[in-house]
Amino acid sequence: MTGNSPDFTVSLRAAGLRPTRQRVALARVLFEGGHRHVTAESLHAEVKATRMPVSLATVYNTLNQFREAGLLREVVVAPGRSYFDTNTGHHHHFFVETDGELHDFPSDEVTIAGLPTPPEGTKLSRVDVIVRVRR
Amino acid sequence: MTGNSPDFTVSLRAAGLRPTRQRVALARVLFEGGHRHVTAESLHAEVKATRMPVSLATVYNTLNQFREAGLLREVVVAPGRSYFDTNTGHHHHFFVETDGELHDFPSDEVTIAGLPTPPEGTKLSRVDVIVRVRR
DNA sequence: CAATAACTTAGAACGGTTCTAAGGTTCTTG
DNA sequence: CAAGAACCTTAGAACCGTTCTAAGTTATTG
Repeated sequence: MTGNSPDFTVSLRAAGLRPTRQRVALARVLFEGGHRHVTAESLHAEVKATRMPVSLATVYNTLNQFREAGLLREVVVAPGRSYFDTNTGHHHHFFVETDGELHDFPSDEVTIAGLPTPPEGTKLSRVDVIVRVRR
Repeated sequence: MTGNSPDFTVSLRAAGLRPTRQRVALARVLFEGGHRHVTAESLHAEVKATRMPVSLATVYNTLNQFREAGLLREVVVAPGRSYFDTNTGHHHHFFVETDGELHDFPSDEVTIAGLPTPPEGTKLSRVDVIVRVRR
C-alpha cells in the first residue's frame, strides 16, 4: 500500500467517480507526468497505445466529468477545437496560431490592472489571458 | 451622392469585394448601428427579416471574407460557437457564461504587465483577455 | 451588350461532440 | 460471497455548426 505512483483510485473516488479501468487508465495518461494539454482525439490515441481499450465516447465522457470535478480545465482557443489542461491552477496561455500549439505561463508574473467591474448581477468566474503568436 | 448613410459599396470595393446585394445587405445589418456581436445564425435571421434573401452559406462566406479583410474580428469564447465582433479596435471581452452574452470593454483602462516574451521564432499577434462571469 | 470573372445557392458533406440503448462492471447489502 | 442495484462503457446513430460542391446568377469589363 506504499506504492510510489499516485493512487488514482483515491482521487477518482474523492471526485465522486467510480475508479473504473477506463477512468484509471485515462487518469494515468493525464496526470502521471507533468502538465498536459490534450484534445479528446489525442488522448484517445494515447490511451489506446497503452493497450487498454477505451472508446472515444468514454474519452469524451471522462474529460467532461474530470472537468466538472475540477481535475481539468477547458481552454477554448480556436473554433471547433477544445483543449483540456491538466494544470488547474492560476496561469495563462500562449497559443501559436500557425500550428495550434498551446503553452502555459504562470499568472503570478502577470499583473492585470484596471479591469472594469462585472455587469450588474454577475460575479467573476475567471479571467483568461490568451497571448496569440504566429511563426 | 451626399447621402447620410455610409456607402458600403465603397468600403466593400476597398476591401476587394464586389458590392453584391447580399454583401451590402449584410454590411448594413452589421455596421449601420453601433458595435455588434453576431453569430452566423443570428446574422442570418436578422438579414432575412429585412426581406433580402441570403443563404446561410453566403452568411458564412461573407463573415469569413469580412474577417479576412479586417472588417470583423472573430472571438472564440465557448466550444462550438464563433462570435464575430464589428469592433476591430483594441478592446477585451466580458463573457456571461450562463447565457452566452458577450460585452466589450475598452483596453485602454486595462494594463497588463509582466507578460513573458513569446517563444523563440514567434511574434505577437494579439492578446485576448476574456473576463468570464456568471449570473 | 456580350464575354468573363466573381458570386450565390441548395443541398450534401464534414468534423467534432453528444446521445441512445444494450450489455458489462463495480458497489452494496445481507 | 452471492445477488441486486447502480453505475459505466460501448458502437453506432444523431446532431450541430461550418464548409464544400456544382449549377445557376450577377456584376464588371471592353
